[in-house]
Amino acid sequence: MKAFSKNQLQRYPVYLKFFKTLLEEGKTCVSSPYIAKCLGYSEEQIRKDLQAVSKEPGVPKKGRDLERLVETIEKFLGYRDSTTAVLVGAGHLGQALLSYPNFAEMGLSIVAAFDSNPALSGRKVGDKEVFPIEKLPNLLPRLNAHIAIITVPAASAQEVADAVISAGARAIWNFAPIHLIVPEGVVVENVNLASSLAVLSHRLNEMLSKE
Amino acid sequence: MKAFSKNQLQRYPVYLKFFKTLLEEGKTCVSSPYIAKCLGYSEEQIRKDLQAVSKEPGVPKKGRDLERLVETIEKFLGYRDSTTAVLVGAGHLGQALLSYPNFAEMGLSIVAAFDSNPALSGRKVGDKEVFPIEKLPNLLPRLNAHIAIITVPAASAQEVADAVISAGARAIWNFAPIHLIVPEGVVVENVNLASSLAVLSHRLNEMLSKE
DNA sequence: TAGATTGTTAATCGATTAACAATC
DNA sequence: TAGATTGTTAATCGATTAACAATC
Repeated sequence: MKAFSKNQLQRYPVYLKFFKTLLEEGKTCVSSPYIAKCLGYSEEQIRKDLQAVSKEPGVPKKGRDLERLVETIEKFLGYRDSTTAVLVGAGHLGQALLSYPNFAEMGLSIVAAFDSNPALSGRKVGDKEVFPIEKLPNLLPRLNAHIAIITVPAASAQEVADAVISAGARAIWNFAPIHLIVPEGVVVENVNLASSLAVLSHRLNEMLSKE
Repeated sequence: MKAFSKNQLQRYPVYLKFFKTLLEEGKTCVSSPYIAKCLGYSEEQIRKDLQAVSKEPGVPKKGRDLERLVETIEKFLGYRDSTTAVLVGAGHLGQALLSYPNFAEMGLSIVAAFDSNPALSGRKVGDKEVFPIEKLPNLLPRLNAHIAIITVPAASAQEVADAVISAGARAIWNFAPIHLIVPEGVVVENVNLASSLAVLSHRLNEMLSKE
């Protein structure tokens, strides 16, 4: 199987959500021109994306079976086996993620949170207990969590990354706005609101200046 | 000025944060090989990125002046003039964004929130008042907000988008996991956690399967 | 059959990388 | 001067788009 580019991987959850909505509306099949119209991607790209994950060919004049597509993409994305994660930094954003109901259906199960603020220790957020950060080295391996979600301020993010890695984490979902340095064998995915906002406001200014 | 690609735009806030940290450490200059080592980008790319926003050339053997770089990038990103935004959907994520202290230094000022849940109306979150959604058509134009931040569930996101657009919003920062259909003259930037997680878990599985 | 949609193969496009001369 | 770093120009790479024959 060839490698999937980042952009391509990011499209699959969008497809999945869309297909589920169509299923709820009672549809059974979907064609790439229709998907293209609704999602703003090109037909050809959609065909390539779906071909890359599905063995069965589509049917000319009809398209593809929605139920099978949903199943295929969910399997591909790993939604059908649960992965365990811990979260470090139970501030506003951390608490929001702890309370986010949709992770479960994505196969992501956050089992514990850690924070350096003693006032938070012992509290429960979204059903998950918040532990003092000191317990991380001991607890993380026992929870068998491969993924660490980092929602601490930028200044302490690298330190937290080092800690979770030496405790055994293999993947970091980093919400702090800095570049983390990690050894080989650890993957990092950044969610950087400042970057996202930069794109939005540049596009907005571009547009407004053209008027 | 040539167009900036999305990837390129996303790098500037990363540079900026990094340069500010260096300034705090007392450094005055920075070279592209050093940036490359710390941020994981290539030297050539960094030079191109910095050249694209800065008129002054770098100095061989030294690099570029940090203070000037910070000023240049902040101006380029619009951090030095404030833009007004409203937020729709004051759930967990919405409240986290309302309480996020860093938007101010990015020139983004969220002036009001809206929610359909009457229990939230009148409450203040992060100093911002939450209004009933019905007041949006009336209030949004008076606040002169160009940007709408959408943090409602997927099922109502399109409806909210239509509402903010007809009330005058020109840019949507969309945190709902669906593709919004908008007329020309409106820009949308999506923050899709499911997409980000898809990249992370695919890379993780790839790595684990190679061991 | 005709027409819509499929999958494949080739062309285009744009971003990143490499090579190298210029300069403090 | 020597060496590090710069900016520019050309080469590479990969993703997206276009073209088109195959098929239900």
